[in-house]
Amino acid sequence: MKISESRYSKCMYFSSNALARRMEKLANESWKKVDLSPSHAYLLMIVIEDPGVQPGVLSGEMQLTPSTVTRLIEKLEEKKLLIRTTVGKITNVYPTPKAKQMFPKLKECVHDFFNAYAKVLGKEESLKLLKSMHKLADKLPS
Amino acid sequence: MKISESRYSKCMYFSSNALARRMEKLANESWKKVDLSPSHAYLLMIVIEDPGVQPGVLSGEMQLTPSTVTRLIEKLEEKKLLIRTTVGKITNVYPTPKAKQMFPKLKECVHDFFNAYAKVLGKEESLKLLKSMHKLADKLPS
DNA sequence: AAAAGTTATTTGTATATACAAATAATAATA
DNA sequence: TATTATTATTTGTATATACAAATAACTTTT
Repeated sequence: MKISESRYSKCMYFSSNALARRMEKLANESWKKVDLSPSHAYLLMIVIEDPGVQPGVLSGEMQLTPSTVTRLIEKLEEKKLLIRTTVGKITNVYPTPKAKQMFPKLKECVHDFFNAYAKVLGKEESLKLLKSMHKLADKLPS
Repeated sequence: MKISESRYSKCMYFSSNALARRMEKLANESWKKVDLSPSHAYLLMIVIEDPGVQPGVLSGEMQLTPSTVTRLIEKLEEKKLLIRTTVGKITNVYPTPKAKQMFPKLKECVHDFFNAYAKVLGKEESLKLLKSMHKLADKLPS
């Protein structure tokens, strides 16, 4: 069934969640290559680009709560893709060599994913949609 | 931090999920009155409007998997808001009197929520956004 | 310098959701 | 009619996420 045909299509809660779920699914496909969920992959990329970044910063950048970030980090640590060092109340997160090696592949996934949805909606239209989503989201309490 | 300022704001996965989470939070507020999550409330409203509706239909209408629908129904059954009858492989879901009584309140919540985000974005703009979200989502595999 | 407040992070627990497999019933085919 | 395929639903398990409380460290005020 099409989302636009559901009786709740006019509800922003319903539509934004349905869209997000479909996007997530598409993204999962694109990131299968590296055996990571999109969230894990994004966090990892930030850490590779900004070695030593703190969980709090990751939380802001990824728009996820601190506790969720901790959980993501834990999993990536298990996979030997990053490490944490803690001094006082400050934690710094660093990529392992294994993670750094993965970087090109990670970027490939970003690209694959972008192509996947640009093919469906077109670049122009995609950007316009992104813009209006931000316009709304930025006004909502986080 | 604003979503539009995150380094991944140009990613549709990231932005649609971030928007959905904020919307969900706003919606949770609006549905607190009836002590239900938006999904539970929507499912309940469909059942009140279409007594006897089958889980499979609910699944299509709500864009959720059958298993998720089963879980939502279970919870609403616990709350004595609906009941299931099963004949053969067909299950029918019916509202209890308690649920029917709640209907006006449920609709109030829908209204509250609509106002909450229309106030932020404006009616016109909201509808436009909804339309483009559907345009994209309807083209994605469900 | 002690007390009170603030900040950064983690932990315990709960949620909504999905996937894959299991069940069971019905329909189609040989 | 017996077998096979399809359909509807549930169950077991796993996921990403959040909230609230706990820790622990640092900062400000008194």
